[in-house]
Amino acid sequence: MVKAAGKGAARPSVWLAGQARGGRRGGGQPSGLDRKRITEATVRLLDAEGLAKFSMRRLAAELNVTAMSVYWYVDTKDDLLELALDAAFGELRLPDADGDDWRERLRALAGEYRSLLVRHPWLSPLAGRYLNIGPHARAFSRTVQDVIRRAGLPAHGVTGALSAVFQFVYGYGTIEGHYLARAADAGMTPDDYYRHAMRAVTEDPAASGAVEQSRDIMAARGGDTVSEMLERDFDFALELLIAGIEAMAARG
Amino acid sequence: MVKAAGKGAARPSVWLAGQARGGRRGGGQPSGLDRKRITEATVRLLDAEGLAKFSMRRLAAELNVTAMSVYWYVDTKDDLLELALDAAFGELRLPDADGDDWRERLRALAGEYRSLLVRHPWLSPLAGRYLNIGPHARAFSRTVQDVIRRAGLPAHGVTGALSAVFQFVYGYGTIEGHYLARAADAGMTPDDYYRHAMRAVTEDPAASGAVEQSRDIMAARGGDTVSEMLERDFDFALELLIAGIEAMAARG
DNA sequence: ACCTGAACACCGTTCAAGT
DNA sequence: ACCTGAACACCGTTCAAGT
Repeated sequence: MVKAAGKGAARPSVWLAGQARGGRRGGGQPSGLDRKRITEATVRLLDAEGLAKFSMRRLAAELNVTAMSVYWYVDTKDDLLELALDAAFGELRLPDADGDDWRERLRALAGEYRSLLVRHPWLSPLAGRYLNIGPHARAFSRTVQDVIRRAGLPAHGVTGALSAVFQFVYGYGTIEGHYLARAADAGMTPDDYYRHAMRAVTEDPAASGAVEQSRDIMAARGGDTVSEMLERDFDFALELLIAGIEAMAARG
Repeated sequence: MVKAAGKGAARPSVWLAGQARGGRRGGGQPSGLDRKRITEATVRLLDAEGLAKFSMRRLAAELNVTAMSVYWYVDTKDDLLELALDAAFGELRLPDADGDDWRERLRALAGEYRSLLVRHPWLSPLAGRYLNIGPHARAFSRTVQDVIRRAGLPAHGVTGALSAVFQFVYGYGTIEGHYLARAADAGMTPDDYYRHAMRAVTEDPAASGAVEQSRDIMAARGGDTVSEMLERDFDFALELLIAGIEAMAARG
């Protein structure tokens, strides 16, 4: 027996499949189903209940259809999640190719990406899990590259600089979205949740060591609210990255 | 009815639980089970088969025990994964508090974290999903803070700079580990897999637009192997971040 | 104190059958 | 062409029962 990767060597992405089976009119069918409607319902459910609770059966119920109808339009759950992922990237407002200088456009792009990740906390695990080469994701990455290229970096540095900026934004948006979702789940404001978590950590003997460190952070941050801290840290880090790009461009 | 977060408002972390039930000798029991052995088997299985395939039943089989025995030592699957997460952070070799200058220690820490994420691709989703406040994770974050504090940044910039650096490393290590795992699953070298993926994207009409952009990147990167590219981009980005920290420190 | 077996309420997906 | 129902091979977890 030849050692194979699982059974059937799954196709790496929906976007590399043959012509889609779905995508017809929508209304001709008894149920009015099509890929667009299914994808929209998926995004809605993911926003409302999160990735962990999403299931094909749950989605079918939402669409007033039997569990297996969806499979006429979509091969697997993975394919459907890839479609939802790219649909979310479609929400990004991309700045014009020309106009402001690259710094201003980079701030705009980073801000858009961050707020997308916060708005859809399920997006971050999906962006990590799949290839993310749908049309909207590609438009985004093309724009990002255009912007970075204007910064005057040496050619061999462009992809590295791009990584530095957007891996940061990705990571930051991920934990921020996660944190806010947790707070909302617990029925608290972000500030109440912060105080609550701090108290839990402080009171637990196993967590000693986290305490002094957190106190320092709090002191440094002053009496800000959580969202002020999040804003300030993000802005500072982004300016740091821009300063780093400038420094590397100057080195040549 | 009061609106509650699910049923029972799940405890936010194993590390905030009361005294652990497990952790006894290990050998007194018929099966020789304890938390340590269970956690080690979990890490082994996650390395071998990935997060998606991991299950409590699969783990029990590995330990030659019935599915439910594990629940004597661990409350839920989530708790167990948190234990595995912190165990992995225990593999990090943290540099001494004093010695080299902060730049050298930052490079060492970033390199350690990156290789940890690559070695254990399951770690990245878990680090995003849980609070990650186990003893080893806390030791890591304490060390990171010590290092950043030596860079001469204004107090309000320390946490932002910390985010910039370690969100970058996290994101970079995540996609790198993911990529290498995919290649290995497909039974290819990283270079073969790269060529294969490029060909798939190039041939697919839907992917037009990704092509020219990728060609540019390739051209800029020269005839490197994938691992040379990964190395170069990581190093460039890290130097960019260090330069950015220096610039922000100079601004005061 | 520790471990088992049966059971509950779920999954994603296949397949033969309906209209 | 589109949709359904039953079935398969799984899950995490509860619970009563064993030793």
